[in-house]
Amino acid sequence: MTTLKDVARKAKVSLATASYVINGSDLISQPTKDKVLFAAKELGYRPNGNAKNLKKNKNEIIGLFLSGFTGPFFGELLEGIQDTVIEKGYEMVVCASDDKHRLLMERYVDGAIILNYHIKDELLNYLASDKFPIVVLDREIENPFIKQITLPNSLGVEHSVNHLVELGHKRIGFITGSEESYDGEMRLKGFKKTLSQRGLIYREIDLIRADFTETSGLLSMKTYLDEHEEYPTAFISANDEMAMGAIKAVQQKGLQVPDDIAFVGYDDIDLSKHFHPPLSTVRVQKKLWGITAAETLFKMLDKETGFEVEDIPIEFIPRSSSLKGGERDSG
Amino acid sequence: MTTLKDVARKAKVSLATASYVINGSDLISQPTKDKVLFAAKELGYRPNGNAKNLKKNKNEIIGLFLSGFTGPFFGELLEGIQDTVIEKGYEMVVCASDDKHRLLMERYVDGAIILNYHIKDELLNYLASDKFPIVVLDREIENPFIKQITLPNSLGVEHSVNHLVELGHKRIGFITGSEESYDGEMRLKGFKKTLSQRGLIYREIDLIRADFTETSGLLSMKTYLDEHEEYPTAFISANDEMAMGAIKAVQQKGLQVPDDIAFVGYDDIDLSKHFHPPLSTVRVQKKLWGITAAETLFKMLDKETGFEVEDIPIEFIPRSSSLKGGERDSG
DNA sequence: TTGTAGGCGTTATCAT
DNA sequence: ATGATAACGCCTACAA
Repeated sequence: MTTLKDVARKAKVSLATASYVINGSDLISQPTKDKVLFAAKELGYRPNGNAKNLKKNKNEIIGLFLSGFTGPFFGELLEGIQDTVIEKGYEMVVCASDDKHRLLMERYVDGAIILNYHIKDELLNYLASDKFPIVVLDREIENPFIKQITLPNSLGVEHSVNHLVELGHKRIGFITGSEESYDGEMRLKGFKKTLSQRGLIYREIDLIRADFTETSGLLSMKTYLDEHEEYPTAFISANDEMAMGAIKAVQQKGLQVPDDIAFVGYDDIDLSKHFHPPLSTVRVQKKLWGITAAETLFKMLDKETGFEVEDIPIEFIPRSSSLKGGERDSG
Repeated sequence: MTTLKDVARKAKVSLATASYVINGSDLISQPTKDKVLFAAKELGYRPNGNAKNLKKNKNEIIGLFLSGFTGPFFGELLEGIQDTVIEKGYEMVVCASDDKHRLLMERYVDGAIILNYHIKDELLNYLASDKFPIVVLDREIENPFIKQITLPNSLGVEHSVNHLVELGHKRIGFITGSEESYDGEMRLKGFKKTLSQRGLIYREIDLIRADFTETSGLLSMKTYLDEHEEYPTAFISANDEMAMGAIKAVQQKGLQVPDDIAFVGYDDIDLSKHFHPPLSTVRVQKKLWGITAAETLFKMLDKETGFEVEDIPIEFIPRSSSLKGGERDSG
């Protein structure tokens, strides 16, 4: 592989001069620059990032560590992070780290954003430092070098429950995914809490565990309907996809939404407003979540201190999947 | 930051010994090993990947370069690549490289898989070499160090067209996304080709450009229906999401699918069989696509030569969105 | 304006 | 079984 030394030799200049040229120093005369650039192109020179970074002691890369690529893949979140990272002149890499977490261990990145339940708190506490800040999106953890940017999940579900209670619902079910999802569990927690606040009881029997996909929502709800005699008059789902699947199952059974069973989702994905019926849901600004996470990480990298992290705003969006005709007209 | 030298000093051994211990050499006595490991833990030692890789002249990381994180994000594809990469003891990073392509330029990865129309053929030709193999998923390119693993797009659409023609359709429309998508354009090309093979004419007016999302399919079809008096009796869509959106638009207009307009999608995403009506489509094994891409890259890294790359299999799946009652019964 | 040389943290060869 | 030491490719004072 061509090194800078080869380029220098070919251009008949010293290594230092070649380095200056490659790095765009303007202490070098134009003829010399041309010679070096020409030689570099001729030889197909590519700088060695490892050597550069070893010297500079930083990579200008931040890493996003996910648990996998299937399932709910947060496109907007990634966009938010990516935009911020690029703006700062950094690069972002996303990895589904296996159990060795090599990329995390061996300082390939200057900071990390974690959304991966496989990575243990213990490891994060070990890694995080002054020089290696971490932002977590999927847990709470006490460490001066780790900041958490979590969604106001409980609050969102509180809105949903209140909405349904005000419409007169007394028995409300909940659809969620695996227990490994922090957001899912927090939403469930908010559900239980608000139910009790409103004087309703939480029934384990009306909790459906799917896996956050539309298909799983459909299948789980189908099973639920087949195996139960009586149903709640409303369901809240931990995300929109499962709500849509569940609604399809209900409709296929010949029941009406929202008249027989009302539904409220979570996230307000693009499709929710076009769904039939349009889905009531909680809008989450995932892109802002990503931006906030990345900006927080950069503040930590810049050794800023004492800053406040703003909550990610949410908004309850009532639509037809929970509002009957009369209710829609009146509010 | 703690270095191996610090560890060695603390353990009162030489740098070399510390290195041996960290790398699990068994030439070292157990007591010495213990001393070093203890010191390393005490100091929170983390190896410096840059230094290691500089020395070893390889990173054992392969990179997947995408054009962005929104839009159709090929979860299965990523899974396929990831599985293969992990099996080989490598890591995978995925990046949406900006215009500087630093990660690609500066040898942060030992090989690359490209699905990013922003990256020019010229750059790939410049980068690819004996030591830096590249697999492209989104173009055709002539270079001994670049292999292409593309989908049999044209063939898939050929099945779809034949299916519709055999059902008696004479005017068939096509829904696709941006021209920047290689797969989309190839599917369109296959559409035009097969139409003419079957003696039908291709009409520009029946080509709908959306952006591969369900929402865009819905909106574009709505516009199409509003702006035209007469419609094709069938549409083929370059992916399932747009087909579903378009079907919703058609249904909202009070028309029947497939009786008034039949639809065929592409990809056979999970949801297609649960859609109402279930969507006729072309099944693509995207995970196998990822596996094939990654395996091909590793063969190139291993300097294997003369191997054949198998085509990714596809299969036409007829469902109700293109089959009327009688047709379903009889076949 | 250009060259010399030391060092970034490792690994690995060669001694001991 | 362990230690010295020379690379790996690059950057950057400091010299010239």
